[in-house]
Amino acid sequence: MTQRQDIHNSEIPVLCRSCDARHKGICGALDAEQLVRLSKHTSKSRHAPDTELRALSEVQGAYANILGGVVKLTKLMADGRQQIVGLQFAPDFMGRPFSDENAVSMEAATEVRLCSFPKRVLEDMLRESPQMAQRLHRQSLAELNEARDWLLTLGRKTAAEKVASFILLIARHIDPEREDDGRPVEIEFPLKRADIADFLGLTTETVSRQLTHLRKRGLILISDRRTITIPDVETLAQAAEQEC
Amino acid sequence: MTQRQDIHNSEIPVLCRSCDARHKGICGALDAEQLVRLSKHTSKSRHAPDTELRALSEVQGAYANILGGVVKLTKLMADGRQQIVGLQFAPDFMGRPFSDENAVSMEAATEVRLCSFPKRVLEDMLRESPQMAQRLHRQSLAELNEARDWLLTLGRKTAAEKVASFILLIARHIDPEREDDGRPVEIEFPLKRADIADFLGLTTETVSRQLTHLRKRGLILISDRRTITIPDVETLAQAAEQEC
DNA sequence: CGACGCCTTGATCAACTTCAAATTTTGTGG
DNA sequence: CCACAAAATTTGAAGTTGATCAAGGCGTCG
Repeated sequence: MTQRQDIHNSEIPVLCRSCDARHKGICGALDAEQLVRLSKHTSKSRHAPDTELRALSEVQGAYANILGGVVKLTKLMADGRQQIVGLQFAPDFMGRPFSDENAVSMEAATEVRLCSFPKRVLEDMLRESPQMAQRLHRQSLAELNEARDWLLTLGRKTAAEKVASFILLIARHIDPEREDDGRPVEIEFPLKRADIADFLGLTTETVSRQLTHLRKRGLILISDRRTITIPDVETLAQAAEQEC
Repeated sequence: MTQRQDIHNSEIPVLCRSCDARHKGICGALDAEQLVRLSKHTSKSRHAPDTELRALSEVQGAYANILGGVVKLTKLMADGRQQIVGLQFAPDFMGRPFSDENAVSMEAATEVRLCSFPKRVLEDMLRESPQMAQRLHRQSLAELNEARDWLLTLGRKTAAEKVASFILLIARHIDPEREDDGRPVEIEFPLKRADIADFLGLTTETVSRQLTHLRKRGLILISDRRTITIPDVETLAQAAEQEC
């Protein structure tokens, strides 16, 4: 009955078949043979929310692709003040081949699924595939763009604008393909209030207040604490750029 | 009298002989032959403070190395609020080969000297020199680290801590080699108060007040408006991390 | 059910902004 | 070199925003 016809596709490791990283992530630069080679050393893992993921890269000496979930990159001051300096979504790559890590800690925001490989194997592959290296560079530049966008948000926006900006950021990341057709968008926050506050440089109280404020203005609907609906993205985008 | 002995060195273009970019910048990845080839198309230029440098990359279709001076990367909101999202020093590279630019404008903070080349020439060179590409990637990662450090500063530090952090940032960049030997450091601000405010997400008034506050606490001496001395870097570093 | 974590709401307070004005610096032309 | 105008910086007083402190509600998991 089932015949082996799709020889070409059958060369792709089972692990990778349904993986986003093979298309949009760094593995997109690899051919079937390389994928097979890499996949021989990969392992998948699951991590509960609020788990520190640094152990992964330092102890295990590994890099990883994010298969699902959201990872927060945080910085901590001596006295406990904390700032989230970045969020990573599937199929982002985690780690910095050939380069010193920065002092950020990586923590699962939601449940996180990873596909990780030993540093050596990936670095070898990077040396032979300039394309893969270029993808990595592209991701770094995208992260730099996001960080700089966020500098404007933290430095110059009001609390209300910050919260609106955050909602839009999440909306964009959860469904990057989606074009704005004017219809409502429902999104689920990958972060709890305290995390949102750490991301926006605010307190949880202020985040909460601004969310209810946006709700009362009709800019968002709050179904569940984690689930909100944006009736009109354009209007919210205006609120994110300038308070009325 | 003067004999031609140093054949090896004489192959290096005059333009490049004293250029920092040949050592610490991206040109460090090139051999003499490549330097010659690239230098055939390069041109040096000077730009007065507060000059927009974007014209350079878009109109002229060029990339550039910074030979001297400081460039500020800024973002502007519709209503005029502004945020400096990065500073670049010699011998940083300006531009983004093979990748879309981000919406930042580049402006000379001090007088700026540039060494610029047509996009095509540099991109060709990048394709043949993975080493050069890697240097570029390294610079991107360094910029990402700086942006993230700054996110913590903007999001979580007090005005006094922000100003102290800024002073330390400048001190580090003006003389990266220098180790902290406990002796006083004199630095010259490449930015005026309004720029510092735009960098720190504050107002000029607050910057001014915090500077005098730091002076009264003995953490800095203000000789000229642009020139200050740090008696003890370590003490200032403490003030940048936690207010006492 | 009860305890805990998470979120919301209210009242007060401090930090930073805003507005206003004085002061210093810089540039320009006579 | 001086006078004057424009720009940059400093200083002061009043006003706002968001933080802090405090309490209560909601939902989940044992």
